[in-house]
Amino acid sequence: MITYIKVMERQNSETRQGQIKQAVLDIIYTDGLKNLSTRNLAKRIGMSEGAIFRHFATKQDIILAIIQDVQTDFIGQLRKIATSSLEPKERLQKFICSTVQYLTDNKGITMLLFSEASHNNDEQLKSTLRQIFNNQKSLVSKIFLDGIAEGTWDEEIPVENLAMLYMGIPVSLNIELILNRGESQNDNFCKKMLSLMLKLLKR
Amino acid sequence: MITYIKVMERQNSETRQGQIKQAVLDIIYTDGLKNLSTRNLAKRIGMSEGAIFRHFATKQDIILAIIQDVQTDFIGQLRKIATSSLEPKERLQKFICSTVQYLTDNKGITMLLFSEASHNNDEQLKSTLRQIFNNQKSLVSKIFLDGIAEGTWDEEIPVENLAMLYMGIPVSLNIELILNRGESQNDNFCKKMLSLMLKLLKR
DNA sequence: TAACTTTGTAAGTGATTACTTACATCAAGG
DNA sequence: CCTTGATGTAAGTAATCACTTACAAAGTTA
Repeated sequence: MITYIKVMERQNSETRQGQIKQAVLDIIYTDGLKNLSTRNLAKRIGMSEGAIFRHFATKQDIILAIIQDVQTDFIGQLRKIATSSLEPKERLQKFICSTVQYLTDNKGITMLLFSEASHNNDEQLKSTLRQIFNNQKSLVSKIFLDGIAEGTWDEEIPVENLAMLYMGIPVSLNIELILNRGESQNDNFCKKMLSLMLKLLKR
Repeated sequence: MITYIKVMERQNSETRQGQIKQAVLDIIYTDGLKNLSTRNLAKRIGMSEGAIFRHFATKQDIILAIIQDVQTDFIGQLRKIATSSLEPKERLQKFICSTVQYLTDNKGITMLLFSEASHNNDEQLKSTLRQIFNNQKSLVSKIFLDGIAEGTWDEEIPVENLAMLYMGIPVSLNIELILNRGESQNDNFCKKMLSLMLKLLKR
């Protein structure tokens, strides 16, 4: 009988970086941020602690890389929706629903974002977080303004305030997800929020 | 010439507990959660690290005591407003404005709440956080329902969803406060949010 | 005043942290 | 085949963590 012993195979740095980032999110969601140590990280991937530092200079750099991924992937996706040629109402629906989808799919990320915001005084990190927050706000504002310019929505509505209120949707969804371990929230959630938004926008 | 050397005077445990809790919030706001160590805590108060453990069994117990203060003080205040005999519209205004006030006055607390929620798997802590969140939701729902029963507000509005949307207000205010170091937000903020809420509630 | 409890300190404790070092092994190119 | 650079490991490192211990001194009560 031949026994194959699985040994850690060599991978290029890009692949490893992806694995490490994914493991960070997994740990945060399953065990909480407190258990996000480089030791646990290495154990989760099945490599040595030293290997991690081959692919990232510091632990903080891993966090930064993840947050920059959010900036490109998530915000990029929202930008596409907001600047598409669809009707404003349809854009708004896609915008809200894909936000809700992203946040429920990537529960670890959102905990990471808000916790890092309060933990760190790292300015680079804070400024990226500010960008993510403000980009969402200005993209949703663009949709509101397009609908108002078109004449379908109320031009009296204070867009800035509405965008602020909108931002509460993803954020409080997060809180619920954290506190209720993701059990709540069916896929109707975004449609419910959409209908409230539409009532606010009605002339 | 006589020189008086100021030495740490003995205080009763209750006084010290108050000082310790206040110092925790100060540290969180000025230096971030990362620097909330028992060493820094002792230094900030001007006592020894050992003395802290005379008044609280563990560091976690300090956090718990603070969160329980929020439950009694903040939620207690909101409960008084929600169950008062004022008009629903007036209650809603007081409710939103005193929430905004509390959160801006106690910036350290809110960072603590949300960070602990994602950090810890401590069930006692999580359950208290859930209570704080759900109490706010059900108290604001009560105001909505009273206004609907009275006939002033739209009975078609889905109260549960509206309460969820409402919860976004304090939560996203927090994010702004964290990211912008409390520079934004004048005292009109709650009135702006109130007027959006009122449009949603209009028949 | 004597006995006892409470509040304080200084100097530890072992555990854990992010990160480093010395060295092995693998893949690729000349 | 041999060199070279990238990727891996085991076993460290000093620093920091929450918390303890042994003891002193102050306050209280008898």
